Amino acid sequence: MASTIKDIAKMTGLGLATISKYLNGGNVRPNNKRLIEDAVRDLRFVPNEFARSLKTRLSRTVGVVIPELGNQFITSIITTMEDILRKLDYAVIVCDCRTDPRREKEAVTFLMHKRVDGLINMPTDSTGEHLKPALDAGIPIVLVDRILKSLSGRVSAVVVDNVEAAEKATRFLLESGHEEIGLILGNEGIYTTQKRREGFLNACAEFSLKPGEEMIRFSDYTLEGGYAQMKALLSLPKPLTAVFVTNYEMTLGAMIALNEAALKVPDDISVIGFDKLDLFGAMYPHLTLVKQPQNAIGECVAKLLLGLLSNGSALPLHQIITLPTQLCEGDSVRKLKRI
Amino acid sequence: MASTIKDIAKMTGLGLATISKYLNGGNVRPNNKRLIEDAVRDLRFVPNEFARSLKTRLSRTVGVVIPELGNQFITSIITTMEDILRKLDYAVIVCDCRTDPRREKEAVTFLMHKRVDGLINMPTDSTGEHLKPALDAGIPIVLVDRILKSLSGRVSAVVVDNVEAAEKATRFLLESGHEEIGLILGNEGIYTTQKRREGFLNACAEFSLKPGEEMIRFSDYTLEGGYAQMKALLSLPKPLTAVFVTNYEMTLGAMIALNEAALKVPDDISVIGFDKLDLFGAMYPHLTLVKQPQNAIGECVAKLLLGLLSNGSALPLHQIITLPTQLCEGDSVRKLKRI
DNA sequence: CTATGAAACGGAAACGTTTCGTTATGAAGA
DNA sequence: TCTTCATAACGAAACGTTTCCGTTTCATAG
Repeated sequence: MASTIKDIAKMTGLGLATISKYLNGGNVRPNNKRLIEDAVRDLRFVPNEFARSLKTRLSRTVGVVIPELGNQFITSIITTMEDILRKLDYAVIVCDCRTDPRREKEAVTFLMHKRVDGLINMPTDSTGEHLKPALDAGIPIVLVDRILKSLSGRVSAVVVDNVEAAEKATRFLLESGHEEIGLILGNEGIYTTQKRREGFLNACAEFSLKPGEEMIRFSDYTLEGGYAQMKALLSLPKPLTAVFVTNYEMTLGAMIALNEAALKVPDDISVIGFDKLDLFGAMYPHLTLVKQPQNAIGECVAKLLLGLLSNGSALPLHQIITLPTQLCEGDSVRKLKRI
Repeated sequence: MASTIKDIAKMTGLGLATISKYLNGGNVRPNNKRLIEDAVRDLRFVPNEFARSLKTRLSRTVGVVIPELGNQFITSIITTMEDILRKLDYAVIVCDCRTDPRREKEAVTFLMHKRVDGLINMPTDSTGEHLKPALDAGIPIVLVDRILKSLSGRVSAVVVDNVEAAEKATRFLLESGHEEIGLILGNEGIYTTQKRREGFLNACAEFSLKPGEEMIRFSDYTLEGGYAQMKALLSLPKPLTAVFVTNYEMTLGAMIALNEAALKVPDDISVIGFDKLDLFGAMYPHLTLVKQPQNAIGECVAKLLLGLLSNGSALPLHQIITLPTQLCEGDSVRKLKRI
């Protein structure tokens, strides 16, 4: 049977309160400090987190709800967060909701039952309904990558400047003389999808271009989706000269579709992809890419949540942090005209 | 303030024990059942897991220690496991140890402090030292993908038949007439690496071939590693006619290196890769692949652990489950001779 | 030496369950 | 109507912490 604080009390002759106090960083007389430390070592004492949580109402656990674990962007963020949180003794419970709002809601309920201290969510349900119960319960929430208008001011968030990212990429294509540009987006309702579409359209408008609806394809941020939409784009009557794909997995899928169609990049078609510079940057031809600061995002999310968790009962100061992206030039975009 | 079982007692006039019993699936009189259900609904009662855990000494939480979250094979297994476990109300705490034995040991300690009911581990430390404390504490352990000899009989495990997988792949190359075959393996000490090497050598021996040490490259199961080792193989004085790469990420890396070297598959060099049929299978040329049953592995691990968790204090019947792999033929292997 | 006050100490009451051992209930059989 | 007996209900004692708040300790000043 594991030893308890009572065993330490018995062994040292001290009171429970004193020992508890010391274990939580309080001051005790040097002599007692030594006594306690010895006893802890001899008895291999490990505090019972259950009892501690029961009293403090804190689990030192945070829940993470994501649409999909098998996604490079997401796992890289989780890895960074988990690292920071675990160092501060927070456990991370990951719930993959498979991009299904019903499952997402279930995940939030589940995590509330597990009494997580905080919640990190890359939301699937863009209404934000799923988070209401957590909000009502006063659980601090940090959104990642996507903002929910309906929760404005009540949650923190870390996103990238999607509009600007898409503008930069599209502008780069336009300035290179491309006018028939395909766009492969993620799921229609989702924040990043909308923002990236917006940026794309902004840039087009700057060049007095109004791309047809058939050039703008919604997909689902998966390899298969990118593959299918690239195929669809290739079967349009009017051939494209360029395509902009808006996440890593879809970029892979699109590249596969281009390979299958025996189209050469950039000779037959120009491509701008997304994320994972190490992979695409190494490919031949080096892809021109929009790069998101994945580590910074993870770090930011973790710090933000830790801030909310530690500020106790004070009014939570929710903030939205927008990080910049970078357009990394490769040689997958053909210059149709001198700039 | 959240309501407790006491509030329900007050509202229904029943005793604590009766309510607790009912909530845990016990029988109560139909009339009382109705009373309790009504009260639970009205008071929005949610059992306090802290108190429950304190009494039962069970957290309904399992820990998962892995070498690397950003790895397709691993995340696909975790997704499957998490799904099954969460349905049964088990939370999954994921710890990424970055293929670092020190961090791995820390992760096990951390999870023990969090008092997980069980442990799932894809071990980095091949001595198994890191799991000893958990073993001593009587925490059920299931290993994934890798077996630790030193823990034989004390833990369960789910692996694939790595020797056979490598034999099949290598034999396929040999039967196609290849004799200069490169092999790209993972980290040297690791179980799968050793087994896949063994299978490779077995097949070579069948054909009375003794590949030089320089043809067998150890790496680290990452894209960068596969890329670097493919480069190294290409710079050997004697050119290869084929290469066998033994995981997904390294296969990607190797393909990039081949692209960069402007080598055509299978004309200039034949390739057999690993995993992720959807991606490589769709690529042109379709890669010939060793496919591991990732879903089955995840399912098996979850079921095995659940079995250990539910058999209570009975002697744990540890088993090692070996699942078969499949060689999926594409057109990345050139026939140098008629079979 | 005593008075003083800050710092350390410790007893006891929570926190919200589960469970043990006992008692109450009520339907069936005598 | 009275036993009998299986079943359900119950009171109280845990589980191992933290914390409130009254008490003790002890260094320093007087």
